[in-house]
Amino acid sequence: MQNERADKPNQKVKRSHNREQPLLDAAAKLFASKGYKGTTMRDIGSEVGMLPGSMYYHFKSKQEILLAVYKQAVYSLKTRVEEVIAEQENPWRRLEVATKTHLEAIINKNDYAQVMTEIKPHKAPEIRSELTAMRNSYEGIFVDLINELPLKSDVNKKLFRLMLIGALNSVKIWFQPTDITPEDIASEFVRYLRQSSEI
Amino acid sequence: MQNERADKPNQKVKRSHNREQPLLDAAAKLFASKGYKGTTMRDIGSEVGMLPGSMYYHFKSKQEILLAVYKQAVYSLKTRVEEVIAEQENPWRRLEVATKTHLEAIINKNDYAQVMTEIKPHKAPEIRSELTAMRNSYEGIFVDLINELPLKSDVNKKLFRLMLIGALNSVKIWFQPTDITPEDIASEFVRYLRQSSEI
DNA sequence: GTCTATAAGAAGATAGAC
DNA sequence: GTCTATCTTCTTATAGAC
Repeated sequence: MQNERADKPNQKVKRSHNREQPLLDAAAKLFASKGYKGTTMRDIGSEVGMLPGSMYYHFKSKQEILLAVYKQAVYSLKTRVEEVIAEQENPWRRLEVATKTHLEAIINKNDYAQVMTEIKPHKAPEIRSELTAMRNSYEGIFVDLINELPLKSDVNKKLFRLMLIGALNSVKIWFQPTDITPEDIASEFVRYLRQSSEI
Repeated sequence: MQNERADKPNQKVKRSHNREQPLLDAAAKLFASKGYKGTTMRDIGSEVGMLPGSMYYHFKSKQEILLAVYKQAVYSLKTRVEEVIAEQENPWRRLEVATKTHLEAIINKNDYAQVMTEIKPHKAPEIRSELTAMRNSYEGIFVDLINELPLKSDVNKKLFRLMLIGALNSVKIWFQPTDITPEDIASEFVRYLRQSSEI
């Protein structure tokens, strides 16, 4: 597997292929663990063996990298959640699997999901509104799922959603894999909400 | 009000009094709004009209400032919450007023409370364990409050507490004063938990 | 596409005058 | 206690060779 194409023996493997994806992966990893401000362009470059100057061929600024990471995070998590809810009919079950999938993403090594949930838009003021719009586009899934539920008429749906999402996004702070599974947490959280709000 | 003491007319007002408290207030304000890494020593100094070099007379490093802010945040919020729960007998009511007080702190201009809930210990690795210990000391109040509750035997108390605190600390992200009051939010959150877990 | 080299500025922190 | 001046290091970003 030294060469992908025998007719170009002297060319490096993976020559002009996307170096952008590895860069974004490295950025996502570092943003997730050290924060946006706490990560330098040098950090990102050295993760993929590239010098700082070279990265500016691919992205014109650090903010643009964050934007690209966010975009990918929203796209892939949204897609994944939509897949799992499509397999369910019962509205409470749909909310539960969406919750479980969201939790799995932020708990299991999914750096992109962590960036989306942990790095708040105001950390990069110049692109703040774009980041916020992307977040809202993801949270829209939960708005829809909650609208489907058979709820008592006095339930405040917005508060319901924000309590759930707030609780979810704080899970990574304390989660220990030996304690409990994402599935257990999802079913408990949804049960709490269900038993006090279902018709 | 130009001089506090007429016998020392040439001395500046507020001469050698504590400049530390104004410095901490400025730091709390900036840490709360721009984050720890996003705030510079120069930012803090200029808030109180002091040049960067001068601050090192009062605090030997930026980390020490964060530590002092955290310490004051924990002390004052803990004291305040303990006061309000002491006035209540009913365990659910005690949890509710603690929740309300916590919410008021993070919503209403209390920069210290925001620093404690928003700046995660790992942002300052060298003092991480001290910050974590302080947080835990505060959250201990909620551990106790939840232990007092008459709960069904199958309720996971840790999950109960973390769901509540996670939801609380995320409130400041979306809260709009016209929507709803901290008191309303507290009573709703506690009601959700109560109706599905009370004996 | 990646390198070298470097600009241009900002950061935390210190030394010593006042 | 605060200022001036400065050290040292690190930052994002650019220019141009290869």
